[in-house]
Amino acid sequence: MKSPRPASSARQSARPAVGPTVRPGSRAPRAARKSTVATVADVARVAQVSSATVSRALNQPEVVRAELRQRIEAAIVELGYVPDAGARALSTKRSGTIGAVIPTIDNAIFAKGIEALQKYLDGQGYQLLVAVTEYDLDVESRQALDLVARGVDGLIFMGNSQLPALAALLKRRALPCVHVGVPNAPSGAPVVGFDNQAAAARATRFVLDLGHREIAMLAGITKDNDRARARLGGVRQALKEVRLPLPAHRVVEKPYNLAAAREGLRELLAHNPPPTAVLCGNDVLAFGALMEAARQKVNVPRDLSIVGF
Amino acid sequence: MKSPRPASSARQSARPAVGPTVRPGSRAPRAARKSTVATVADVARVAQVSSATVSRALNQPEVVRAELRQRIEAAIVELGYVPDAGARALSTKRSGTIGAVIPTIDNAIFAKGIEALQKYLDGQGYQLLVAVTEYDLDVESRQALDLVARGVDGLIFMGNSQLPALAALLKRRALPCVHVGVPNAPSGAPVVGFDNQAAAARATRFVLDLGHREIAMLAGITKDNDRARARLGGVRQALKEVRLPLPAHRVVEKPYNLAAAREGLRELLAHNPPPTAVLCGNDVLAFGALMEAARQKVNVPRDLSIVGF
DNA sequence: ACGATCAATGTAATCGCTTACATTCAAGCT
DNA sequence: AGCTTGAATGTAAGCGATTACATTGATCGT
Repeated sequence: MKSPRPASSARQSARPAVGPTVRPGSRAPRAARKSTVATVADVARVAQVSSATVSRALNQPEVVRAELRQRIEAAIVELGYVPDAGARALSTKRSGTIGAVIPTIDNAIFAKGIEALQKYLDGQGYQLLVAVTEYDLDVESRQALDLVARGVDGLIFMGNSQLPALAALLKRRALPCVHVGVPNAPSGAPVVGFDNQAAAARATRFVLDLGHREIAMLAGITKDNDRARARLGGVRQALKEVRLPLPAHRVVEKPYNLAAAREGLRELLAHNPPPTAVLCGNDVLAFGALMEAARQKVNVPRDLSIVGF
Repeated sequence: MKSPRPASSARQSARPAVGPTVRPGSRAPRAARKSTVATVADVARVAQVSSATVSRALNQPEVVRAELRQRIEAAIVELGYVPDAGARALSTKRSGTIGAVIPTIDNAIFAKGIEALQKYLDGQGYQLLVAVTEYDLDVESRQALDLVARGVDGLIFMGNSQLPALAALLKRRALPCVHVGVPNAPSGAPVVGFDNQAAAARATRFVLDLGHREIAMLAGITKDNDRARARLGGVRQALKEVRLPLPAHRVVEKPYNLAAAREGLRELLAHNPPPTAVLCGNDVLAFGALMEAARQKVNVPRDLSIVGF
């Protein structure tokens, strides 16, 4: 090929689409692997009806005579027929599937949430497909794409910081999305959540009202996590309102696991003066902090207040 | 239709399959919904190549000239093309998907296991589909069927007490299965696990060796759960070996959650004489038991030994 | 120079299922 | 009796992607 664009249809018209060409020798059917898996056609044959009727018996039983329905039912059992979801989706443009993209499954909050969601969707005749991102936006994009490829009819995200490319794709395909844990979503998508920043600010003011002045934050990793970011922002905001500083050594970001949380508290306590109150980015961090405090014989709440989220 | 079986092909031959029938008027293409989602054909058109080349560029890039590959790549980006996994599976008979059927996701053991598994499979180019059964064999069958319908290339089960119908289907389709947490599987399928009964028996002997005689078991719900059953069996076996009885009031079955576990321990302690050692069906039960013991000011391990699994 | 060989593309059949239309047949009307 | 109408089935055209074969040039060997 010389030029990249040799007249729009040059390639196509190289040979007339339909022409006097000799018809190539008869094709042998593709690998006649008499697969052991039954299809609609098999069921139809056994039940002595057409494939259309089988399909109808499956999807709109009312329109098929009872007698046929029984024959079909019997054939299905006999053959161990299982409809191919992919083919069905291909044909109907609906997969009966919803995808959920979450940071991790190893956190009671998410685990319980997913289980509840799955149970609900099950009742609605939908199947839930779960993808885990491990708090990485790139992974999130990949996983979401995978779900789209799989034909999900809708998507559920934690937060709303999807990469632009992904967001564009979702919009293009007009895929229904729900964003969880945030107060608002891009392009007005539905949301289940609350204002993380406002909530964090409120918790901070509460601590301030208790008289604390040496306040620290044990936050989640804010990169790639808009919720964690918003919570840290909330703390900053509340402190700013009362003109209190939040020096760098009073902020530690740690992943959401107990070991990291304990390490985080150690770091916060290492500086003088030590904080009298620590706001934690989530419950795991708070629990880890409690453990570390206990280990260090720091009396909570006498010497130190710990706030979860 | 009069008779259910009017000569094998009566219906079929009512009209000759191919005949002099008038060709029905030309068909209008099905609802010309100029859908906004791009297909291989669209990409092919934009890139000025055939659909086959697009497919090849995606699956065996080496065989496509670099120039075309770039044109195709560009077209893909321009159109926001996402290959349809269902169609691909239909065509190739492979879905690149593995299904895991587990009792619950809300248990650190399973959550961590699933996450690790997913990460591993991801590396192998497979996607993991998770289904939750809530320790119910019927649900397990349904979910597994769903996964099969979705075309999974393999299945992972907890335990090996699948319902006969399901087992038959799996065998029929020759679907690769792995059973986890059990020492052996039906039809010699691969297994990742150990002998629950032997392990439980061993733990029991250990407790016996410590001198305990008043032994109780806080088991999981054995119905529909072969692992729980095996563990209880192991305890029974070990006690039997030393001719110790395991009266009904020394066995309590509870679901795997803290509240139930605490209730279980309360029940066990309610009878006289109270057990001096309690074997628990899993860690959740053991932890719950510890909590309840603490609450009741029962000193562990002085007054009561608690063994997890 | 000419057929053989090879690499790169194109053509079109197929996968299993749904569904728009066509076809049949019996019941209902006038 | 002749038509209309409608319920129950059948026929066959897609859905989107893969891939066996065919086709086309170009490169090689003798």
